[in-house]
Amino acid sequence: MKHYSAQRAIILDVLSNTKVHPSVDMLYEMCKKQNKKIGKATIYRNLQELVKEKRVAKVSCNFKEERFDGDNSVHNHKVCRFCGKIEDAPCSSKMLKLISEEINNNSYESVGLTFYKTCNNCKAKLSEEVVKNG
Amino acid sequence: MKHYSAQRAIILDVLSNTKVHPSVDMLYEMCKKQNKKIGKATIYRNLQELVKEKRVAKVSCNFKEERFDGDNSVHNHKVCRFCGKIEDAPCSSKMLKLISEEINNNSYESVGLTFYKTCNNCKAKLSEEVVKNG
DNA sequence: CTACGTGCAAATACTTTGCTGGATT
DNA sequence: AATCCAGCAAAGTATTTGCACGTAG
Repeated sequence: MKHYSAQRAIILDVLSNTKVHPSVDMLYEMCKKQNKKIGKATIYRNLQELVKEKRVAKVSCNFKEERFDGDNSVHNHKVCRFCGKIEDAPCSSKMLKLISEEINNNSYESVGLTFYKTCNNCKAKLSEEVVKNG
Repeated sequence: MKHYSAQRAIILDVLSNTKVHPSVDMLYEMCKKQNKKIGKATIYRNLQELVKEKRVAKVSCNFKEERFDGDNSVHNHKVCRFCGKIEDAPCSSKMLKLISEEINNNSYESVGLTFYKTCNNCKAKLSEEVVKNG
């Protein structure tokens, strides 16, 4: 049984092979680099579907553009407030258990636990600016 | 000592007296209802400042518009994926403790724990639609 | 031949910015 | 008089939608 259109398969493939939690634009560029031509509208439309069928997760990141994750299992993220770099954050089994309990007890549909920080790159940049601008 | 401009004070006041975690538009309407005239750009600009000084928190909600919370203490939210209704979610002290530990151990700057669901209103509407459209 | 899904471009939605003028000190 | 901040409108960015075409079944 064939589920996915060619374009949707490309998107899924790119998403499965990256850890950067890309935005639509990032996905667009990543596809281009692989010589897979695809329009942005297509990416938008397919992501909507993929999120609906829980094959892909939106990352709760409070960033200007939406960010997506090919891994829709329960796990945490850390997000740089400045550049938007997103990484998975380790999660103790205790915490996972508590979260799962919450989900089950309240029939929540999904969860996002996100830690916000300033990544090292941005920290360096910010202190440079202080030096320059006083 | 007077910290806040008149407009900023209005925004803070409205935010402190609501539980709806309003968007900029909602704030705009709420101010109007109180006969406090204020431009949207002003709301945007002041909220930026208030978030920077951690007097107000952005809610991690994956919703189209940003949503704001006058309470910036660590607590959870539940968000309806359809209408965007946001409420505080109860949080066990165990969970709070684990989250605080994470924050301290990794010097995170803030945290958002959000549960996504379909609120009862939207559930009702959605099943009506199924009846109508088959 | 039909149905579906793509890609472009236009439209919409959300947010930021430039500028002028009024208020505050 | 100088500074700060508000409000409007214009610009900018992100996302959605309409439509015509191509392709797969």
